[in-house]
Amino acid sequence: MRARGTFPFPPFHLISVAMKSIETRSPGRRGRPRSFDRDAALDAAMAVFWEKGYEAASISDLTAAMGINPPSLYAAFGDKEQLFLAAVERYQSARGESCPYCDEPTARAAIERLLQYMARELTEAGHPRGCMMMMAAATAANASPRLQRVLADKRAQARERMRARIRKGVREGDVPPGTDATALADFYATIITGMSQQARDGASRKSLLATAAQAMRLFPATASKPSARRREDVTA
Amino acid sequence: MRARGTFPFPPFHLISVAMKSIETRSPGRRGRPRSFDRDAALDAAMAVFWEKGYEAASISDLTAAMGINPPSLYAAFGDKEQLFLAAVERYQSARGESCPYCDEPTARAAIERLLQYMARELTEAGHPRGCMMMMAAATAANASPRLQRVLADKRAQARERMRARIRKGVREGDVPPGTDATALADFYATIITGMSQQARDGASRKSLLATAAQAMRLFPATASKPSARRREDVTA
DNA sequence: GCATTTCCGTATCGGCCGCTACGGAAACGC
DNA sequence: GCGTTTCCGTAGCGGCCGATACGGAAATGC
Repeated sequence: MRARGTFPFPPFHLISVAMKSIETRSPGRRGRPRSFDRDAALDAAMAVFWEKGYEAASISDLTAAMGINPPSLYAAFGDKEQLFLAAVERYQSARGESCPYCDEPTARAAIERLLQYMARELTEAGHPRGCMMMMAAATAANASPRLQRVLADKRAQARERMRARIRKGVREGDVPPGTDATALADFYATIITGMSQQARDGASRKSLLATAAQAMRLFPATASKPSARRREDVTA
Repeated sequence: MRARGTFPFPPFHLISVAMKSIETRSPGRRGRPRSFDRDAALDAAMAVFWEKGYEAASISDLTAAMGINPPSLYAAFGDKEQLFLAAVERYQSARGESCPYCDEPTARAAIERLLQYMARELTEAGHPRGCMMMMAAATAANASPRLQRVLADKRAQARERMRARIRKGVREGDVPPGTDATALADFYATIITGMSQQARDGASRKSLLATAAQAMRLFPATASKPSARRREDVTA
C-alpha cells in the first residue's frame, strides 16, 4: 500500500516517477534497495506541507502520509527542512513552471493567462487550495533563516518574471511607453497573493476568475501603436 | 518594569488602560490584588501573536513579553485560545474599527480611504507588519474549529461591510446602477489580503499606496446623473 | 492583631516535537 | 553458498509544548 490516494496527481507525474525509478537503478548500487518510491513519497510530503504549512506539518504527519518510518525519511531526505525544500522544488517544477505564460505574444495576454491559470489552479480539486509557497511563507515565521531566504527569493523571482515580461512588452510596443512595470508587477503580485488567501478561505473558482478579470481591466491599454490592431479593450 | 517598550502604542491606548484600571478597583474585591496591568499584558500578548501567528507563539514567548509567569497568564485569561481571542478583540477595537470609512459620503471615497488606511497601517512602524488577522488565519491551520470559525467570521464580516457600503452607494446614486457589489467587494478584499502579505514580505509603504491607487482606478465611474447608462462588467 | 482570600514563583506534569541508536532482515556482488 | 552493504522497524533520546499543583507571600475585612 504505497500510494496514499488522498491527493491524486496528473499522469505526467507518474511518468516522471517511472523514468526516475528506472534511472536510479542503473548504477552499481550495492546492498538492499530502497523499498519505497522516493518521488511518490516526496509528492505525499508536498501535499502535507501544502495543506498544513511548514511548521504545522509534523514528522508524524509526513511519515504517515508518505507510508514510511522516520529513519527512512531522514535517510532519503536529510531532515525536515531539506525535505521541505525538495518538496518546494518539485512543486515549482510540476506546477509553477507548467504555465509558460511568458511565451504569450503580448504582455497583456501573458498576465491574463497567468491570472486565469492561478484562479483555476488555486481552486483545483485533488490538491489543497491556495498556493503552497504562500502557505509556507506564512507558517515559516520562525523557521531557519536559510529557509526564509529561499522562500523570499522564490517570491521575488516570481514578481521579477512578471516585471520582465511587462518591460519586454514596453520594448516591443504592445504596452504603452512610460508604463511603470515595477508598480504594475507589484499590483499583480498583490492580486495573486490575495487570490491564494481567498482560495484558502473557501472562495469559489468563479469568484477568483471574476477578480482576475477585474484586475485585467486596469492593464494599460495600447495606444494602437504597432500594426494598428485594435485590441478588445474592456476598459471602463 | 512593566512596559516592555518593544511595541509602543498610541496614547489612546494608555488612557483606556488607566480608565480600566480604575474601574476594576471599585468592587469589593478581597485578597491580594493582581500585581500587573491586565490590559498592558494583553497588548504585549497581541504583539506576540501579531508577530508570530497563533501556533508559533508559545506560552514561553507570551509570558516573557507580558512580564508574567504562566500561572498568572492562565488565571487572568483562561488558556492560550481565550487569550488569543481577547487579543483579537482588542486588535479590532483599537485598530480595525478605528477607521470609520463607512462614514465617507460616497462608496468610492469609503473604499479609497480604507485602502489608504490599510496601506499605511500595514507598514506602520512600532508594531509588526501586516494584518494580525491574516497572520493568525494562516497559522491557525490546525487550531480548534471554534477559533477557525471565529476568524473566518471576522473576515466575512469585513468583506460584508465593504459590500454593504457599495450597495448603499448604488442605492444613493454615487455608484452606477447594475454594479456587482459582491464581485467588487471580493476584489477589494483580495487586494487588502494581498497587501497584508506583501507588507509582511517587506514591501514599502510607497509600493502599497501605489497598489491601492491602481486598485481604485477600476472602481466604477459615477455617471454625471444617477439615471445614466448601465455599464457591463465582470464578463469572463 | 487575626483569619481569609487571592495572587505569585517554583517546579514540575504528560505529551508531542524533530531526530536517531540499534539490531535484524533483505538484497546485492561474488 | 558467502560476506558486505544498505534498508527497515522498534524504541527511545533530549527538548519544548500547553497547562498545573503547591506552598508561601501579600493584601484584604474585621
